[in-house]
Amino acid sequence: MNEITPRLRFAPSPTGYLHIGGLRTALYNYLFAKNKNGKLILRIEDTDRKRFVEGAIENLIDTLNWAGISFDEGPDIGGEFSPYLQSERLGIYKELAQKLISEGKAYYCFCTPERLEKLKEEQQKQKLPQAKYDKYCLHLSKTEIEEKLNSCIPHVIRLNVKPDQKIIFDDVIRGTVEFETNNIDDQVLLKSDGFPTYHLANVVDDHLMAISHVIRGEEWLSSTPKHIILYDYFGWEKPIFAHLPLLLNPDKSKLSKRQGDVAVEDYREKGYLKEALINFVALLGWNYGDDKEFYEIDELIEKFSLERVHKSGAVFNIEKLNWLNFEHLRRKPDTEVLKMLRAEIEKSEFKDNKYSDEYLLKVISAMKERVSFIKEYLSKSPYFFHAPETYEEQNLKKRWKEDSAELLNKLKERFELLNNPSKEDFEKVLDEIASQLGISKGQLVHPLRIAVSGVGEGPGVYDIVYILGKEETISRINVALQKLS
RNA sequence: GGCGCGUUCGUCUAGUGGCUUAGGACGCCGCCCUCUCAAGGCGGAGAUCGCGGGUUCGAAUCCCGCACGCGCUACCA
Repeated sequence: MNEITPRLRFAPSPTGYLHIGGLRTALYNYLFAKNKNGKLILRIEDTDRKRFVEGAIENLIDTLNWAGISFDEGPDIGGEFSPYLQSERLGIYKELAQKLISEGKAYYCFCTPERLEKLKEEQQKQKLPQAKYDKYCLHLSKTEIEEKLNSCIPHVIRLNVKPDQKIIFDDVIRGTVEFETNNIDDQVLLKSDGFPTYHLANVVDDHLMAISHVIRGEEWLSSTPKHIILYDYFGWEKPIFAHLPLLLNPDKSKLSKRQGDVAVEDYREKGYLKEALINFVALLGWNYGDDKEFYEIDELIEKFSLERVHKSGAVFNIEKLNWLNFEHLRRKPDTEVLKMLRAEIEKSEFKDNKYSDEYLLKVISAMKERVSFIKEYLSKSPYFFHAPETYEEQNLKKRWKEDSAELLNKLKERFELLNNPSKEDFEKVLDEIASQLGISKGQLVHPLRIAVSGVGEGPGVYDIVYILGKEETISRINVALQKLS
């Protein structure tokens, strides 16, 4: 059918935020579509009015945009198969459900929730292998149905599943999967509020929107036979199915809230790069077959294939994500890091301070290999943004000796003679003093580091001092001398 | 309970009958580099490939059974 241009879709329901598992599903659809020169459609499955969340759709689209997953059709961009909001397609579902009824492939059901509840209880008590609707309303007479319909008794439309048949279908990832219709319930297709259930709406829209490949989470595998039945009842060609392995919590259950962050926006807020998140999530369930782990989106598109998607679930391991964030961040050009750093400063206590681009660029080159997140420029090297107010206790104990103040004072005096010093100039001065006094460089370096940064770790001291500049360095030494003598 | 899917180092994974003393990565540990911390280099610990049977000269790789895990079992998606 659509072998020339595959049509893919990502069809989330607007429950408030984009789940990290949803991001991966969207990504795989995107990668597949791009790889095959196909189209990607965004469809919103807002058929559950009870779960409707204000602003969820906007949020979903915003997050997808942030992640760089772009669509060819969707509620915000329109397209040939509009509308892309299921809540705006109610008439279509109703009409098709009625068509099924007229052909005996579906039927009205007037059973109350109470009767359904009771039925379930009884079936459980009898230890029946599976709890299913008993098709009670299938056997209502025409006049009974008319009567109930006319007196506006709440009703649903159910799928009429024929017993004793086998439903067999191929899944790109799992191979041939087989179900027996005896294990399939007469699923509700149209709810009493006139909204369709997922099963009806999904099948109808996938067909009407000419979707060629359905790539979705494994949680849908069990209900795929219902969808197959629907395709067959309608006489429609079936799409190709691919059920993705689940993303798991550390305890191997389906990735969920409670056990950590599952919303993409949480990671975004924490400062994760979209490149890192995409890279990470792509590798959770897919691998090209080699040892490569660092990917940019273009290469992912080029190499992705469904055939190499795994069958088993993958635990979401934050350590590796952090590493990938570091790897992606360090590869960014300094000018881009500068922009991000400026944005971070704006949000921080240093927002009123003025730093030149030249200065910040020096900070970036000094700290680049030491930070995994932009905000760490501020948290790991605050001394580049303001003078230290306190000095790390532990470090002081270890590195601040009896003679430190005196040595530091000597160093300061020599620094004062310097004119527009380079990093090497600072180093030379320190070298000279050390050899003149016959002491190790460490005896000067460590106190200097403490005085100037307040902490015991960071870039080379000469780098710090050079970046800070002569005036600031001397002023910090003075303060330290005062406080520590 | 029923049905379905899955099972290689802690985690992500390579592996599709011999090239495997099961490879890589993250994390962990050690050494080197070094003014510190990183980065980098080198090395280490870590998987009897869920278990038990087969098939085969030979199995992580093929077949069967079992166990365990997960998913589904809603007028939720």
